[in-house]
Amino acid sequence: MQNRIRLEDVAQTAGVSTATVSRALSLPDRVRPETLERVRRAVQKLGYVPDAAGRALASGRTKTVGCVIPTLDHAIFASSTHAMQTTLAAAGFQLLVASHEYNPDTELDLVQSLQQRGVDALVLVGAEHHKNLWKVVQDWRKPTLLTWSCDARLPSVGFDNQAIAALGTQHLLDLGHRDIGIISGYTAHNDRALARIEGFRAALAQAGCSLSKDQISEQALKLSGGRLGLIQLLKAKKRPTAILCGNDLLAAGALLEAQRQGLKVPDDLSICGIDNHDLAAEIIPGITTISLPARDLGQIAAKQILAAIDGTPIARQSLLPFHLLVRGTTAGPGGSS
Amino acid sequence: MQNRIRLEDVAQTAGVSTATVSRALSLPDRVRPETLERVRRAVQKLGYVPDAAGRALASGRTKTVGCVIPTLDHAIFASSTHAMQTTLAAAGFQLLVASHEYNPDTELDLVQSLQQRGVDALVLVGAEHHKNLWKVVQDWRKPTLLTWSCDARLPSVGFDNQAIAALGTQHLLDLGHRDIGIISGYTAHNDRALARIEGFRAALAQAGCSLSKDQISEQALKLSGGRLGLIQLLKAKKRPTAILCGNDLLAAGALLEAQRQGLKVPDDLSICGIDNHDLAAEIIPGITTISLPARDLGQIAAKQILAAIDGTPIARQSLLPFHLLVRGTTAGPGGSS
DNA sequence: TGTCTTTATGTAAGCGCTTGCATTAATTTT
DNA sequence: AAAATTAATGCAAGCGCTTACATAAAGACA
Repeated sequence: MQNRIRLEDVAQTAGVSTATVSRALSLPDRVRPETLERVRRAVQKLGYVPDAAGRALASGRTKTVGCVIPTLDHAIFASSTHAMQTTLAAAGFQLLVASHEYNPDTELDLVQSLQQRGVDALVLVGAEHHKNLWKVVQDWRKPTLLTWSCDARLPSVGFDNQAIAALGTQHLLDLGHRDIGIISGYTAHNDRALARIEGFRAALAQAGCSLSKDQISEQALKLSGGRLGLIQLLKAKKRPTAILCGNDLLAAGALLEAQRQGLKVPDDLSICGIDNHDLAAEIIPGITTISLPARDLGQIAAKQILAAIDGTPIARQSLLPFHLLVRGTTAGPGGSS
Repeated sequence: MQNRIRLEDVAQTAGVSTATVSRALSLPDRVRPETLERVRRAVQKLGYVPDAAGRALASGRTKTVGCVIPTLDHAIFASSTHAMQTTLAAAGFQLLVASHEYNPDTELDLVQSLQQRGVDALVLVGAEHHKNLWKVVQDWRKPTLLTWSCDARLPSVGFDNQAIAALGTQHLLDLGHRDIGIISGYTAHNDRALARIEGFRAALAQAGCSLSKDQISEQALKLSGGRLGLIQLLKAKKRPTAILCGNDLLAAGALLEAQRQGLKVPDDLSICGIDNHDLAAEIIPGITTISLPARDLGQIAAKQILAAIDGTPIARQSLLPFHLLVRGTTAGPGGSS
């Protein structure tokens, strides 16, 4: 029932000063091997575990990175976040994850809370945030990294979301489709979704296609969203022959709904997703999609953050590559090639 | 470029002592309303943000709960974790999430790292852990809660995983199946998976059915695992007419593979999942599954943890209810019933 | 009106650790 | 062998906050 073991206890047992123990623990080369060994033994014997609060207070560093994501519930964030965690852990840093479910107020709270907590750096998702967030992040003079989107206001590692959507759209256009709809995630507080719609719009415009309101459906980013989106789009005056979806979950939902309605995919309707989610590969037919290297993104973000913490200057903007993955849900209108 | 604003700066601006500011912030009722207002204004004016390290060091509390989960990548953990986060946030606590990808060593590291970090309580998943973990948790004299499984060694809130599997198995037995296979997650370091196999085995035994090795397939908990599992099970000497799956992702994967092979589900093969994942409801046909209230679990766990932090004694074991959700993937063998 | 409570605030001692500087020991140089 | 370096350690001052305890102000009571 003894009290917590402190650095001082270790120092006493080892017969050295607390300064030496501290150094033995964090700068082993600044300590004579023999002393080091004595300290090691004392630590072992007492089962000493350093107190992060004390350390943080004294040193001003926490070996901790905060990560604020929209939701834990999307595989794509899960995999990039996990890659980040792994990479950071290898460097002795811990990742603190928090999600805000697309609520900018909550996001701001989380950011401040992590800042209070003394994280050494912060990773955010996307470029759309509470208007106060930018200042809060600016005033805090530690590294902050944007991911998934890029924005000139902060170092970012992400994708050109417009280009992603344009690539998918172009694929559909190339197949001969002219009546194309899009099922997007809600654009409120989600710049990725917005940019993708923009890319879609731009690609259509370039091909000389008009775009009316009823070709766009905003839905929750889940299977049922895809289902509802398709139902809505099929009501359009000019019924679409192809659909671009904001992610693969939407695409899968749309695909299932099409099947439910007896539409043949891709003959009666082409569907293109984004993300290359597991499901896109497994469902029948396989969903044509834009593959995004989420894992790489996490890893690169982690490396950038570590560099930034280290004081190394980092690239302001890194855009990651992506590519089209043609599977079974896209073909020409009427089933032609 | 000024230095960080400290409590003392606020005290000065407000013309009171640091003690008063501290109280104004954490025990507002112990301060005269007028003073409170002065402090509030000073905080506002200076943009003061308390430093968690200092606070933690002085008070010994961090208003923080650590949560160590196997993976961020399963919707079911995502939703329970998010429910926890929300509930804790409402009480002013922050949740720190870390995942170990089913590696017990990593898990132990994370636990210790969170303990060092001074979390006020810890939430773990499952009952199978590194052998040292139990002692580490015991020696730390703060609340620790087990979730998803129950174990006598620690307070737990979870499910009777054996009973869950037994319920699914019984459903298949009741439909008349006698040759039933199971596709399970890997049982190494996963007591939930193990318990579910056990429940499956027990239900079969009670019905007088034998169980041989080739009726069990352990797979990664994802769609492709379900696919591979089905392929494997179909090679069994006695080809199964029904399959129980460790979760809905496995079930969906198995369903897709069955369709790929031209098997009619449920006529040629019944499939029952566990979790009631989104996909189970949306895929065609809908997957019969055991619905688990993951969200409730998160919320209840959070409440228990808060109570425990508060010093309120809490139930050692809370088992949550679950129920069978019959959809389109189960029927009698040969399509009867 | 003077004494006894109660309430609001201030004083100051840490919480456990790191780190600049001072000191001493070991090593090299001349 | 003495002086000049360099390496290893100790000393002690905080880091920013909370919280007994002491004190002062206000209210209650007789």
